[in-house]
Amino acid sequence: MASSSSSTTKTQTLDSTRLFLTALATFSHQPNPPQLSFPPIPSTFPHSKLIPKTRFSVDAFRHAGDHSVSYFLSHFHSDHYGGLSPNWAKGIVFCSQTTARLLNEVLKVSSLFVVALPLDEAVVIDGCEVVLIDANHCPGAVQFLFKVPGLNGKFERYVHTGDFRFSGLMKSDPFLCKFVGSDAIFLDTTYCNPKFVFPLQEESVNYIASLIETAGGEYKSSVKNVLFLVATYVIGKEKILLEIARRCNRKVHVDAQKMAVLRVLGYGESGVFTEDECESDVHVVGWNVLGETWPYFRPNFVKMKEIMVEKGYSKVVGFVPTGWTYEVKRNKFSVRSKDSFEIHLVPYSEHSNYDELREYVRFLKPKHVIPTVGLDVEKLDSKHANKMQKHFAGLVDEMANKKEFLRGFLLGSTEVGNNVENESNNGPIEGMDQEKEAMPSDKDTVHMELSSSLQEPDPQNPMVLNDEEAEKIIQELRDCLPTWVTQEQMLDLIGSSGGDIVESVSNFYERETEFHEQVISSTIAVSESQTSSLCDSGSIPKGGSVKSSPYESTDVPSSQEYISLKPRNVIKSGISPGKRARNTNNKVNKKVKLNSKLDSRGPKQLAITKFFSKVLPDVQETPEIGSMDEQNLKDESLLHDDTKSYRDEIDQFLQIIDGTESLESYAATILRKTNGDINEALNIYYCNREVRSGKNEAGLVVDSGKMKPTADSSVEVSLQENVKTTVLSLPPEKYNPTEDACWSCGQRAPYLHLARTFDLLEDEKGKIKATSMLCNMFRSLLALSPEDVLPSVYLCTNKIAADHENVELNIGGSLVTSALEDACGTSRSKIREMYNELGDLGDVAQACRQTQKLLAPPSPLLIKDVFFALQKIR
DNA sequence: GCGATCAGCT
DNA sequence: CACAGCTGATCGC
Repeated sequence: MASSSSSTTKTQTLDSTRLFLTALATFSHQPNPPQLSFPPIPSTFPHSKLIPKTRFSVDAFRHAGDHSVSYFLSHFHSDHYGGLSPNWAKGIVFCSQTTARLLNEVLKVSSLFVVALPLDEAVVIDGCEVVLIDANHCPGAVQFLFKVPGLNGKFERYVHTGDFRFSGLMKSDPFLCKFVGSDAIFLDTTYCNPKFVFPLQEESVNYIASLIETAGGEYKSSVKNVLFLVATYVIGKEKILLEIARRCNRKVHVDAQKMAVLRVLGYGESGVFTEDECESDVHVVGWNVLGETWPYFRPNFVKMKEIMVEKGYSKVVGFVPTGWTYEVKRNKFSVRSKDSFEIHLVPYSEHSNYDELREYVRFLKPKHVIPTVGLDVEKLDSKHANKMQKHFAGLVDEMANKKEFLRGFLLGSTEVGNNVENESNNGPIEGMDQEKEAMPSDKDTVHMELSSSLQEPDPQNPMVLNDEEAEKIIQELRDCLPTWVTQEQMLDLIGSSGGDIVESVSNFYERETEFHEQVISSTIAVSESQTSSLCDSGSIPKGGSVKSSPYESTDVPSSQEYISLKPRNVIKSGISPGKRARNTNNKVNKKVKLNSKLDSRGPKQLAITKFFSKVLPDVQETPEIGSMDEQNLKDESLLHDDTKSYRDEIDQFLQIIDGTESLESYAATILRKTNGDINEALNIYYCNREVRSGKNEAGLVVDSGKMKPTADSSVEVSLQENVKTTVLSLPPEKYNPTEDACWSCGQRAPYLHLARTFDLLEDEKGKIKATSMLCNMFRSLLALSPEDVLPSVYLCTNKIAADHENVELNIGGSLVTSALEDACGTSRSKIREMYNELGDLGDVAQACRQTQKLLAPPSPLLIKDVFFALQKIR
């Protein structure tokens, strides 16, 4: 292990093997063990914790072994340092100064094995440059920036975020800026789902501090009145305490154990914290003292009373700074209270939210995103990781990936795709890529493919291919191109590339990319002119909506503010804050439930499929809700008998959701649905209540059966009856392209045809099934309106939203509006007017249909219209 | 018998 | 679904 000294003179250069051997010798009082070579890294090693082409692992102490002595720890939380213990002697732990102190003093890890690295300073470890930058998580938490020597003097760059909360300041970090376009980013995907809604930390801190200020006034130790309890864990969320102390001008009481940790963190002498209970009425308590937080919050008023009595107060106000909260109400965070006890659930997250994650990825434009948090990241990574990665489709460096994809093709591998792991053998350290189950013929294959695909075609005579060759090439192309590409198109590609497969695929993706980029850029231009604020989750919408929001006791912005920054509410600009708020209330969670992916294009576009699925009968959208509603109405009389056994669950459910008897039958219905499983029921409830609550301003859940105008539902029913929406999912042999299509031969194909397919695809997980549906879709087009095939292909290939790749058309608001004009036969100004009134395009469409006494579906948009409209906005 | 891991609880 | 972490039971070398 030669420690290659870097070209820079000043940088500290470390050799973990040498460090380790020295430490081990001291630790075990033995002469240096003869450790000359490392065994291969086990194939079971989670790749989300391994930096490619190195023996560096991050937060992977449970997986420690002989294969490495270089371990990195991002921060001091047990789920990350798990595996470390006082006897740790398996390698060197690199971490921040603060984390190092915590390891030594709290976890009692021998300092021999801990190497503290400075922040914002490059060091070279085993030939790789490493920089630690702040992660905005807990004290001492860092992100690691790795620069790994690669081929021909180039470096591969990797960002490992550890746990982090994105901050706009990161964009101007000089070290991080050098990692734009990294090979991969290992991302803290804890809240990588739009359903987790939480505000800026400042807002939450503000909320708490304001409440203490107003409710508690200045603290005087003589008057024991209101006791404030703040739930925290060992490390983390200190900012809240510091801010309370600063804003409310008082100390914060902590127990000796917490104080010890705080001293390590350097807050010991700050005067902010005290171990003397009498010095403060703000006391820090353990995480679950005020109630259990998972899977949903259940207050523990009994415990609160004990504490109140014990400490001699007459009222207790508790704060639980939870990672997120389901219930972000109009103007305040969720409060539970009983007698003289109050518990405020304050969303306070030290992880990035969905928008922040996307913003970070958008900023870094890495070639790959590797989720580090989530179910099974360690095991079945591909499935989960893919799902996560889709959230960042369009933000990653697609072009680089395509090149890599092509390179993989060139090398004869069809699965290069998202594989970041070592594919070649050229890292600074030898023998690193045993990870893939040894494929002895691997290298041979590479050379063979190289020669066959590059040298075989005769440049003079490109088109002379016998059938067998042609068939072979088409088959290979089929493997490389998306499934919807027709044989004809493939022949076309082959023809224009002189029979060169690589060229064909390359051309294909270049064209696609070009098309995609043009569409995207024009769409952005269109929607930016219509939108007040994009992307920046921290910004406040212009137009004074903060001030005019019905905000009461504190100056924390309404929860609407951060919800309203989410997509969907983009089309309007001159919309009043009230409308805006209501719209968000009604729609955001619906979107979340239906497909979280909708967000992922950012707040720039609407998906036309969604638009259609709202206008058209909507069979798949909310099957659970639909059927529940029916049941709820029909089975009203059965309710009491049927649900007796769930009596307790219903009560508990109602208590948890803060509900009244009016919700009882709904609760019963959900619980019956879930066989009494409260967790599941709550999940359903929280996912759906915004949908169900319809126009209800207060956000209360009311039986939607009673809310919906009857006319509305009857329209839906009648439409549902006379439209066969699922024929496309028939197996290919049963689907009749001419008879099962929704239009007839010679006519131009309606967009409805695509929209239905997209809708079906949305819920279809099986690839084969999905392919067959698309196939059916194209068969009808080919049979009835061949001229619509090409536009359809383009409409299908346009990448729209994460999880909707090649599935959903994503276009700007103005196009949707024109679509509406066509579909509803009304004017743009009328639509705008109605939009302002109703707050949602879907509602507008509904209304249009009602004013037209719509008995038939709206006149379908034709595929060509959509396609041309799309071209127009280029 | 020990440490690592897990279920359950706070 | 997945904010942290402790404890005691269980697994496994």
